[in-house]
Amino acid sequence: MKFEAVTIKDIAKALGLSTSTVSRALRDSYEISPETKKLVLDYAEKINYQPNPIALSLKERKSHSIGVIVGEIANNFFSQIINGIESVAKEEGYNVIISQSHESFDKESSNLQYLTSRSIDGLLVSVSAETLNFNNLKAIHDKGMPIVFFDRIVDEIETHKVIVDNFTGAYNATSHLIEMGYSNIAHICNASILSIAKERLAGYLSALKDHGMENDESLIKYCKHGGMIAQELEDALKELLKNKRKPDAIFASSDKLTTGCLRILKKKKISVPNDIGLIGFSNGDLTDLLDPPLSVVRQPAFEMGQLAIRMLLPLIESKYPVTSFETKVLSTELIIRNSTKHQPERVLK
Amino acid sequence: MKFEAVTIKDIAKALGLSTSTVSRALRDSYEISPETKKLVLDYAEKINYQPNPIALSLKERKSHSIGVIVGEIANNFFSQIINGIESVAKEEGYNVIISQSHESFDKESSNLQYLTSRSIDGLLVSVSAETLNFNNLKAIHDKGMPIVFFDRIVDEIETHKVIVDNFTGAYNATSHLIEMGYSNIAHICNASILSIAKERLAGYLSALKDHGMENDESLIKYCKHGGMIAQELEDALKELLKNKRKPDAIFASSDKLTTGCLRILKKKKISVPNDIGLIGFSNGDLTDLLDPPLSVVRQPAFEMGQLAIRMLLPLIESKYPVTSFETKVLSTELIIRNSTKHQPERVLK
DNA sequence: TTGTATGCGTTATCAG
DNA sequence: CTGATAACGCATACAA
Repeated sequence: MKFEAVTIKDIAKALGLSTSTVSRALRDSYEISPETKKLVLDYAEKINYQPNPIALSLKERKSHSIGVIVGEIANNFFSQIINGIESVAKEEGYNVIISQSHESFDKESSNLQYLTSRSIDGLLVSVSAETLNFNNLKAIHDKGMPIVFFDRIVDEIETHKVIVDNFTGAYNATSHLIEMGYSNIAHICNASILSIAKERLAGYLSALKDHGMENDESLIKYCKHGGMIAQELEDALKELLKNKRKPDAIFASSDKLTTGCLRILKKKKISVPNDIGLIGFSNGDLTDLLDPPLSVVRQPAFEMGQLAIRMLLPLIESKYPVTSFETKVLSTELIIRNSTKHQPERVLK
Repeated sequence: MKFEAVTIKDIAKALGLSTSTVSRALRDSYEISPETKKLVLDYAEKINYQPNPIALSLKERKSHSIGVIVGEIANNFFSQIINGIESVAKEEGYNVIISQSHESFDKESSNLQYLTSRSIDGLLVSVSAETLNFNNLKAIHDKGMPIVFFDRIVDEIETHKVIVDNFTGAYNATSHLIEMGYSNIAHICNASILSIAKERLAGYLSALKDHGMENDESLIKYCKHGGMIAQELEDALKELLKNKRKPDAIFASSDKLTTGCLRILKKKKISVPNDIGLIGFSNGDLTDLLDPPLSVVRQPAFEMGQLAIRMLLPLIESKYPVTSFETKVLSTELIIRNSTKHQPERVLK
């Protein structure tokens, strides 16, 4: 007893009509008499007729599903993005297929391959930290696949993009540390190829400059795996603390890097001054429960997801090639939970 | 310039063959001569032919996708489950469609409706905390849809199930609190209709009994929205603290409830003794960073996801109705990060 | 107003 | 060994 769906044919047979009449009645076509319409509609309702979306897809050459590539769903930033995407997708009758790169270029490529072979109508992408080149994405885009980038965008591909104001977010975060009295502020960031890494670095540098502090290259560390590999981050921190100019605060440039630093500091994996400052980009749901209170830069992830899909749908549905693209920039929010330096009793031990 | 896929027809035309020959060559049929095969394969490779999965689905009456219903992906327990599911799905050529109930019965029902209308081949379900009845699920199951339940199972529906040993997990958690010296241990749990709530309650009660402590109904509070509504949990805690027998420790029975309690205690939303104990079921990724250290019961979520889909696939692929079902039980892990009572300096303030 | 025929991309059946 | 044809479920151009 397999799951057997009822088809238009079944209805037609039962009612002594042709399939086309039934089809038209169901689509409320003007050419069908009210009586026939009612007859069909009632019967369809009664036997719980559901159109077969696969047949529809084949006919319309549209799958009504869109692919999403993110780093990891087990990351609040991305899960909130996905929630935003889904909220719109559902309204518009689209189906969302999520795939995770786990910050690996290989996985990203194979997911890309998988998604396109699953005949999706469009793609929402946040590239992985490890992504070396954008040839795959470019090839797919050139073939006519609508793509919208969010968060980690690709400059080389001309399409819609949604980002947050990374520059200002980083600027504010760094300024906050400076205003708290820290003077040797290290910056731990993602792979330098990533758009977000570049922009946040620029914000950090600009804040230093505006506060009359000099930039020290040795205080900047890149994690090209985006903190997915714990050792990488640990090494970066170790190096920082061995540096001749020793940092008294850290600005971490992503969710993963922020919590990674926290974990390493907390577990005393490396010896670190008691009163080191830490601020980071993070959408984690438990950051408000940490001791010492962790100040964070939050991104409007849900809105970003909504915006991304709202920009994608017109690309999918437009009959003509779209030639004009825009980049939406959302504001971040600096959540300050720690505004005084040197509170020994609340400090990371 | 829309995304135009190349079809078998294109290959056939280009090579002067029939579509059936091409199809057979691509499937490496024995009836095709090696030369033709090579010709076709090479050309297909060259123009990057990808079979259209939608056409295949229509033909095979199989979508190669499975639906998953969880509470929220922004919950580490569920995102780890999903990772487990996806790891197997990908290997087996299945596509995963995730939908979130957000612990609402209505959303769960509409998702169920949506998923089945998207012609999925099978369903993995963890029912929402708010679920009142299982009529929808039952109806779908009765129509022949393969379903495997995980975590929050439905006893009334006869199929495969995967759970953790909730009884032992709760028993160990409660015992840990008792051994730390707490004597008035409250239990905050999910809607009493949920399988996990019942089993964890039983473990809690059994631990009390085995340690010669008497059960006090007034120390048990149910949150029927599973902690999704903050007020509900706050009210439960307030009531507990007004209770004549005042709790000195809390055993929270889910991820959401554990972090919910933490948040309320930490934010001093209600006045609470300094040295109140807390332990809970949780797979949160930041629990190891909290102060005071939070002991938790961890569930093997990834394995649970893998197991669930591994049990589902045979149901989907079997040609005959399956009549014998089993329930797999996985062990939880008690992670103790707090083994002494009364540490004023590390206590929730 | 309703019915018939065709095609979406693929494979299976049957002929050749 | 290869080709023509039908079918999966649906929508639609065309015929009646």
